[in-house]
Amino acid sequence: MLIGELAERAGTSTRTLRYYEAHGLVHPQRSANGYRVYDEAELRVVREIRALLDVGFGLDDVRPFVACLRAGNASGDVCPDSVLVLRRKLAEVDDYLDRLGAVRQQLHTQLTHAIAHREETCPRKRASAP
Amino acid sequence: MLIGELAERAGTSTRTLRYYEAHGLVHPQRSANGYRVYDEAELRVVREIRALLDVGFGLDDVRPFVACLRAGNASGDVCPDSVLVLRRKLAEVDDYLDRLGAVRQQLHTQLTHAIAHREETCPRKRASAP
DNA sequence: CCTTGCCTTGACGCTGACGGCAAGGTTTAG
DNA sequence: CTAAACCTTGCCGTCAGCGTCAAGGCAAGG
Repeated sequence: MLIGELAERAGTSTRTLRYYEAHGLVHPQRSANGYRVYDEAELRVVREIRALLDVGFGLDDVRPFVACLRAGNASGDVCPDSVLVLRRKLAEVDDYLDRLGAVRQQLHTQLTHAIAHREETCPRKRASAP
Repeated sequence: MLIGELAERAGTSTRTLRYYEAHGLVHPQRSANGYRVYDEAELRVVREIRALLDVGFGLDDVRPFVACLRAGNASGDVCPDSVLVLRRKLAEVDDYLDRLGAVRQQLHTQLTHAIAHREETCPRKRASAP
């Protein structure tokens, strides 16, 4: 399988695949003419990468998962390093959820205040409806 | 008040203030020697900007708030345009909260699965504790 | 032979909110 | 006289994950 086919089957671009390779995440063979040649295992690797990136992981975060897959495991998350990353990410997400909730609360309060204040300074608005 | 003093009082850097000016958010006077001169009103403007950026707004998002303050209002969120932005941002945050919650759920599921799978493939671990 | 359609490497662009440095002017204090 | 401590403009660097050319090699069909 050449890079174009892999890109299509993985739902990504050739540029992206070369980028992953440049960052040590995929290691294709090379044919006589220098073309990258991928096997089915690499397809699974790329799909794992994509899935994790979609969830908000960085390239460094997915490395353990790729290594885990490449070590022969059925899924990339069963290795200790992967579990560590999962735990860390879960903690990060929880933290972010907290902060985002606080932000939401503040926005809601501010919006309520702004509307109330508008009623206060522009009472004419109450009669301007068609 | 010169740029250094404003930066300190606003809890930011001179670089940042020049950046805001370059993007049309603050309009300082100029003294005879070319130095930027700010008044108290600009301090309030800068603080408004900082507060909104901290909450996750972009520079374009804060423009209506700055204009609102400059129009003489006591707070920057009472003008229609500001309210629109607040509504939009609140919707964005809600949306993001939803997706982040889904991600959290997925991470949790994946983590649980990974740990269960480890128990399955590495039963020796149960006896390896000191 | 020419075109089409793959593939290669290399290198710059993009987004956003600045940081940091260069090279210089101004003012004050010693 | 000089150093210190301000200020000015201008321009490149940062982070991440690619997109987008540019310039060219290789393979197959008509």
